[in-house]
Amino acid sequence: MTIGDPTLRNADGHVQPNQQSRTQLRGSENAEKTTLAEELRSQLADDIVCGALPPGTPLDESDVARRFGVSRTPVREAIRQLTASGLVDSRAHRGAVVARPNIERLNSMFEAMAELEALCAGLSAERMTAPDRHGLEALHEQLRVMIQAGNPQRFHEMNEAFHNAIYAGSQNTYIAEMTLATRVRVQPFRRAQFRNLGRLSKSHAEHDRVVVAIMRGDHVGAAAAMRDHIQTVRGEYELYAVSL
Amino acid sequence: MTIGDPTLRNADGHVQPNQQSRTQLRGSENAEKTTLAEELRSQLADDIVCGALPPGTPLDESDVARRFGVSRTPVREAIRQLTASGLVDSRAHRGAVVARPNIERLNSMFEAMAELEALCAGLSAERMTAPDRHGLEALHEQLRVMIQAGNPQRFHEMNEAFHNAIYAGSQNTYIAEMTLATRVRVQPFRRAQFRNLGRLSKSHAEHDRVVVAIMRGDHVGAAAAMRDHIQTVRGEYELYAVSL
DNA sequence: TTCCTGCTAATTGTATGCAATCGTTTTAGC
DNA sequence: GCTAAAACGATTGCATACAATTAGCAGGAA
Repeated sequence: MTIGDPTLRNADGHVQPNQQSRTQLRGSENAEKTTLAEELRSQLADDIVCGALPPGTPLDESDVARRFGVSRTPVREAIRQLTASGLVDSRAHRGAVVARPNIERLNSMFEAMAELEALCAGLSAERMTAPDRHGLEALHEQLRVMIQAGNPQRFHEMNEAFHNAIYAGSQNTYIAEMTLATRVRVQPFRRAQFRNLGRLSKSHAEHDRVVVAIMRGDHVGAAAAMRDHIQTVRGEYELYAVSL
Repeated sequence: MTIGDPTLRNADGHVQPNQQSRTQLRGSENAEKTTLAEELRSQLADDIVCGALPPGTPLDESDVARRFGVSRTPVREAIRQLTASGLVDSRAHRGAVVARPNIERLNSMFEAMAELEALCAGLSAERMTAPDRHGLEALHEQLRVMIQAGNPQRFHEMNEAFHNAIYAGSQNTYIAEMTLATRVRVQPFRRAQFRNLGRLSKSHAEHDRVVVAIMRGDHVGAAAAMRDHIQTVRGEYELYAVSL
C-alpha cells in the first residue's frame, strides 16, 4: 500500500499483479497515505519543490511508474493533479514536464505572492487572536536566535513557519491556501536563497517591521511592510531566475 | 473522439471497445476537443457552474461514464481535475460530490474574491493601455444600454466580460487566473443574482465608480470601488447561500 | 538541395478486469 | 432487546491490454 524502494522490483512481464513487491517498504518515514496516486503526487511535488526535479525535467509516465514500482494509472493521476496545481506542464499526447515559466510569468507569480502575503499580513493585523500574536512573536524571536546558528536549512523551515503563521492569522482559509499554493509554485525558483548569511539578518529586520505593525493592529502598515519584504526577497534571486 | 448523445449507446457487455458508438456526435456545438477527459472536465464544470449539477450532487464514476458513453478512466481524470480546481470534493474510497462549502468557507471565498477583484482594478488603473481603457468604457456603456433591455442572461454575459477586461488590464496573467478561478468557484452560489432588475442599475452605478477611478489612474480609488462593489453583490445573495 | 509524403517507433489516451476499501446489514453473543 | 462483530454489497483504486496520436525519419519528387 505504500511506495517501496524504486530499485527493487520484479521485472517480470505483466498479467500478474505485482502488489506484493512493495507492500511494506517505505521511501521515507512519513505517515501512512491513503492511495498510491496521492503518495506519488506528494512525493513528486516534494521533489519538484526541493529541486530534485528541476524545471523542464520530462515526466515520462512509464518511466516514473517503473521507478516507483507501480502501474501507469496512479502516475497519470498524480501528474494530472500536479498539472492542475501548476507545478507541471502537460499537453495532450505530448507528455508532461516540470513547469518552467518564462520570466514574464515568473514576474507575475512574484507580484501575486507579494500582494497575497501583504493581504494576509493586513488581515492578520486586524484579526489575530492574542495567542496567535504571541506565537508569531515567539517564531520571530526564534528566527533571530537562529541567525547566529547559521543553519540555512533550519532557518528556511522556521521562515516558512513564520509566514504560515501569518497566513493562518488572516482567519481566511481560502486566501491562506491561495497564498501557500503560490509560495509553493514559486519555490523551485528560490533555490539557495539563504546561502548568503548577510541576507538572514536583513530578512529579520524586514520581518520586524511586519511584526510590529501586526502587533499594533496596523492593517496598512503590515501589508506595506510585507509587500516590501517579498519584493526585496525577490530582488535577491532575480539573477538566478534568468540563468535558467 | 467526441462525446456523443449520452442516451444512445450500445449496451453490450465489454471486451469489445465501443469507440465507434460516439465517433461523430456532439453534445454541443463547441470546437473540437483534444481528449475525452478534457471534454468531460469542461462539460462537468459547465454543468456545475450553470447549476445543472447543484452543490452536493454525487458524482458516481460508473454513472457518469454510462451517461456519457465512455469508460471510467477519463471520468476519473475529469473528476480529479475538478477536485483540484475546487469545484468538486472527493475523498479516497468514498466518492466525489459537487463541492458544498459551509458558510464560513463561502465567506472566505467571497472575501478573497473582493480582494482579488480590487487588486485587479487597482493594477488596471495603473497599467491599462489606451485601447484597454476604451474597451472597458465601451463595455461599461453596453451594460448601461442593456439595463433597459432587461435580459438577465445577456446582462450576466456582458457583466462577466466587463470583469474579465479588468482582470486582463492588470497585466498580470497569474493574478487574472486566480481571480477568474475564484469567481468560477463562487459562481454556483450566485444563482439568480440578477433576477431583481433594480439590482442592475445599482450594479451599473457601482461599476461607474470603478471605471472613473481606473480612467483617472487612481489605484487606491479603483480598488476601493471594486471592493465595495463585490461586497455589495455579496450582500444581495447571502440569503440564498444560507438556504442551501 | 529542399520540401513534401508516407511509414515507423514511442508515448499518451482509453477500456476493462480485478483487488481493496468503506458503509451497511445481518447475525451472534450478552 | 441491545451491542458488537463479521459478512455482504457497492464503489473506488490499481493493473494491464489495446487504440490513437504525435514526432521523427526515410524516401522520392521538384
